[in-house]
Amino acid sequence: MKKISESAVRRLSLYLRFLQEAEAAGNETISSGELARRGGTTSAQVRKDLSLFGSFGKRGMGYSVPELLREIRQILGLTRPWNVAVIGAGRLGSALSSFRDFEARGFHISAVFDSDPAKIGQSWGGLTVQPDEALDATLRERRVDIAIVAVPADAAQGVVDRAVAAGVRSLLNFAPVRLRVPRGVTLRNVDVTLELEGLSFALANGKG
Amino acid sequence: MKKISESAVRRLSLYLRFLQEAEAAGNETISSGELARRGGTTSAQVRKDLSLFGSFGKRGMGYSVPELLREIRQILGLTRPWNVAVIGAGRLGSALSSFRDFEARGFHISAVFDSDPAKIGQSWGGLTVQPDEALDATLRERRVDIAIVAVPADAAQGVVDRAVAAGVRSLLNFAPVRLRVPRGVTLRNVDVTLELEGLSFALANGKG
DNA sequence: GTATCATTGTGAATGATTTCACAAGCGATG
DNA sequence: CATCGCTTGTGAAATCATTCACAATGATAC
Repeated sequence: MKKISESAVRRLSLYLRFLQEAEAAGNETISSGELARRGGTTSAQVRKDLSLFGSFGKRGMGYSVPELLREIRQILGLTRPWNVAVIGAGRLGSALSSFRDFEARGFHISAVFDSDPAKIGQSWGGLTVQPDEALDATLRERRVDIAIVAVPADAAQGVVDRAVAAGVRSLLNFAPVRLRVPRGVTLRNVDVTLELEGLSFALANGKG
Repeated sequence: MKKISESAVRRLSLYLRFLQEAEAAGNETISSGELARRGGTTSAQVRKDLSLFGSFGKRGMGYSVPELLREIRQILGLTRPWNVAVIGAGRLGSALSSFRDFEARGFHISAVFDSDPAKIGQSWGGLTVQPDEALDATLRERRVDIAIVAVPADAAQGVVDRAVAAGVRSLLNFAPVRLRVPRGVTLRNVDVTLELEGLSFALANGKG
């Protein structure tokens, strides 16, 4: 299969959201133009993105909402739930653990960890904060697919190494550091400082 | 001036971080190769990025750490502090408001808002949660440059419109919706669900 | 059943970004 | 002061992503 760019995957994820909205609104079909309008892109872009995976539309009619929903869920691997662990139960970790939305989208939070004795044993909506020492065994036992890293920057590489050793192949890092992962492991970063600096650049350069 | 791509700005922000590390380690100079190694890119990329703004290096020697720090801070508009408001004092908003790191990087949090009467008046590290009704006046009075949107998806467009009307020209949105802003206003999105779906895609397609 | 309209799917063209490759510059060495 | 080793800055080339443009096709109207 062709190489799929990260931005194309991001857009598919957006289209999925628009399709869910269209479904909720009771629409039977949707055109590439409408998806483009909502996503701030062009209809040609939408069609190219979808054509990377197949021909899902009907000429003259657009795309069947339920059918395209099914296809995109399939493409994105959202046909089954994934097990997610949150590592770090500080304010950010706690905020992420309590997002009810993740569950609805197929990301099941199956464990939360922290190294602070004061936090261990606390229970948040059915989840008990586990000690750092339980990390390796629990990640394995619960077959955690995705680890969310919400620990301080200087602890991040350590927990990532342990998570990878415990079989985790996808990580979402919130610590403001560049982490190293071996080939075969996917790492994405959410770096709020970086985003703020991007906004600063725009402000300082009158870009808009 | 040439058009600067968003990815180039992201990388500059990263280089800034590496330079701060190098400074803390007492290094006088740093080469494009070293910056590239830390950033997971190539030395040519680093030099191209910097060359968009000038010639800061010495051939044979690399870049002076303090000088390049100064230049990049200048480019990114980090020579003066920006006023930031956090809109939404739920778990995420509270986590963001309490990040001590922002202050150190020149992003001064000057106000926090919420519409929940139970939260209004609560004080977090010197900041008092203000009612929704105070939003417009306070954003203006405190000359807020950047608004961080941490409200539920269905409230997001509303607060964005009000913030823009109150003179805010840069926004960082955490709500999982596509927001509209007028020309001249910069919007960046942090969408955790989108990132998780990207990881799901990688897992499902064995991309690693 | 033919004409009409809307919309897809996709090669070709364009535009943007990254990588290559190398001349030129700087400091250190003898 | 000539040479050497290292590293920058930058056109040219290569790669990657987006947009254009249009033939092909399904639905609908008459």
